[in-house]
Amino acid sequence: MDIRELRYFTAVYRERNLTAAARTCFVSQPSISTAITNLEAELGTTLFIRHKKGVAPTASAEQFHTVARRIIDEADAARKLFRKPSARTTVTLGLMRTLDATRTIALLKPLTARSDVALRLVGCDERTDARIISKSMLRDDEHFVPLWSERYVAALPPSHPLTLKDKLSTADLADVPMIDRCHCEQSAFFGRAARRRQSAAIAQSEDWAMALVAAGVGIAIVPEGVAKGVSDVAIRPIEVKIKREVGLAYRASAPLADALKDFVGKLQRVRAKPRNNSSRRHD
Amino acid sequence: MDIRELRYFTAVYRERNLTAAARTCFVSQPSISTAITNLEAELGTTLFIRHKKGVAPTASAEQFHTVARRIIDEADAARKLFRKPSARTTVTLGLMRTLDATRTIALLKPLTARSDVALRLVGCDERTDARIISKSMLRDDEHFVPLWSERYVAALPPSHPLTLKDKLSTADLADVPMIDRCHCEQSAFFGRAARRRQSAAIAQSEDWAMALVAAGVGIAIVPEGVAKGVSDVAIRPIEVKIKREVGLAYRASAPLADALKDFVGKLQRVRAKPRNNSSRRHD
DNA sequence: GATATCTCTAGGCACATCCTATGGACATCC
DNA sequence: GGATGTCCATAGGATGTGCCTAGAGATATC
Repeated sequence: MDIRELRYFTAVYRERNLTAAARTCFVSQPSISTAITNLEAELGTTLFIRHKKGVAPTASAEQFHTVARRIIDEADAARKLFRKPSARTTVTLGLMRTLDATRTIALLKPLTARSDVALRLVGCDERTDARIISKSMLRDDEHFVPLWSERYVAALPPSHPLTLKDKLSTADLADVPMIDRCHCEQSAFFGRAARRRQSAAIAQSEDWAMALVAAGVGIAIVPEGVAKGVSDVAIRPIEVKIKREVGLAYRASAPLADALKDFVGKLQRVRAKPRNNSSRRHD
Repeated sequence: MDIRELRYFTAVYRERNLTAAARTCFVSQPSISTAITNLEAELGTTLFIRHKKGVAPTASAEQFHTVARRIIDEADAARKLFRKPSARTTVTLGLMRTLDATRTIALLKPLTARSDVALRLVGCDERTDARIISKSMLRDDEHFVPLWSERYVAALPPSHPLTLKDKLSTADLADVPMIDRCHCEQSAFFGRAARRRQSAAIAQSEDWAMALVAAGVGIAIVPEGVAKGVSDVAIRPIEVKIKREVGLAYRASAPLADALKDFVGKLQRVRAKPRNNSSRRHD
């Protein structure tokens, strides 16, 4: 057991998916696979149930996660013990409001770990060095590095009658109180349907929307990553396939800070699946 | 930075000596050397001042040690999280009373780490599977695996006039109140000289002896390892070179428990310096 | 002057890690 | 129903890192 394996473990725990975890760790999927296998052998317990659509943490994994998390944090802190906060470049990153906090913070690790960078996180409409946004929000002069894509799902109160259905159609949602998310980047899309009726509430943030759902006020259509970690909320797929592609956007014209350039390079190397011409390391 | 490097670091910190640390980690000295160098480069600070007779921890090392220690402990705890205490063999180890606790406990790590072993530590006169003793205490039917050898030194109150001397002769100690350690394995030796005069105190344990020294009651002659960690006690070499060889002793006749056999094997592989015929791994 | 101790460097070997490629098992889509 | 996409596991090959031996250099000790 070493810290590297613990990092891989927490990534898998967070993503519930070996392939996705591999991407956030900037390694290939088999590396994650063998690391988890080794860890399970060493601990003498099963950490994840593999099923066809990702993996599910066992009770052991839950238990192990808290201690793994602590060890990693302490190791990171130890590494920074003697680093002076000298000569830091400020990197301003715009985050769209509907991002999954845990996943995003994990993604930004390579930046926060650098002692020469002071990271500033702001809204995505402000003046930024780069933005993490949905592809639909991309401006003309921006490059886009895809990070992940995620579907929209319906979040409903666990006791709601519609939880009995495996999948929700637009017809199902016709006469049901809905919770609007005023900040949603897809609001133009949802707007059409929503305009036909009164919305039950207009949420100012994702947290707020989820709380309203949990309280039984209504149903919300939210990105999968947002609903995933929330308790007291049932999740059902919706029939209309709406997806968003989340990625890093940066202005093509302006020069990129060194730290950000490294970061983008890292992202591109791993995320861009080489289809015909492989762009590997050392290029 | 990985846990392995942290282990090496704590070993060096404890032993104040790369070579000795290498032995307690069961690796060669260059491995330790490069690990420390790497760690220093990564942290951006000097951890040890190298001088010709070992190394001295810097203030950074003091600081880093507490956090390194915690990370290692947590990692060890994590490893044992899911191990049941099932089917443990009890290994009874006799420790002579004058052992340096920190060093000895570190030495026994390979045994305490095993989930199939319950370690019992007792006095070295009781019925044991093996004993950690001075070579002078070896019985006829016992094998001896040397661990380290250490000199006896004089421990004196910091304000004592004799602290002005770099080295103490027997003459210096002739008319000085001495503290006897009744349990000392060398008592036969010291006895001769001590018998000529009244001793200022007879200490029941090393801790007690050191406390008496610190209190200014008198001077004690103790193994180097005992005096090293104690504050308020000055240490001076003595002119007569008395050494003790500490090692693991086990009865040649009785069969050895598996865990103990592994342990002895490990010790022998590393401690026994190959002089002409090297007995390396995989043998 | 011989010996012992302690650290560092050099060169070589072996294992660990990582990669790509591929296969099997399901879902999903047209 | 076949094509496609997703996801995990395995195999085989490249690479890198850790570890070892050997020996040099420096300094105490006998």
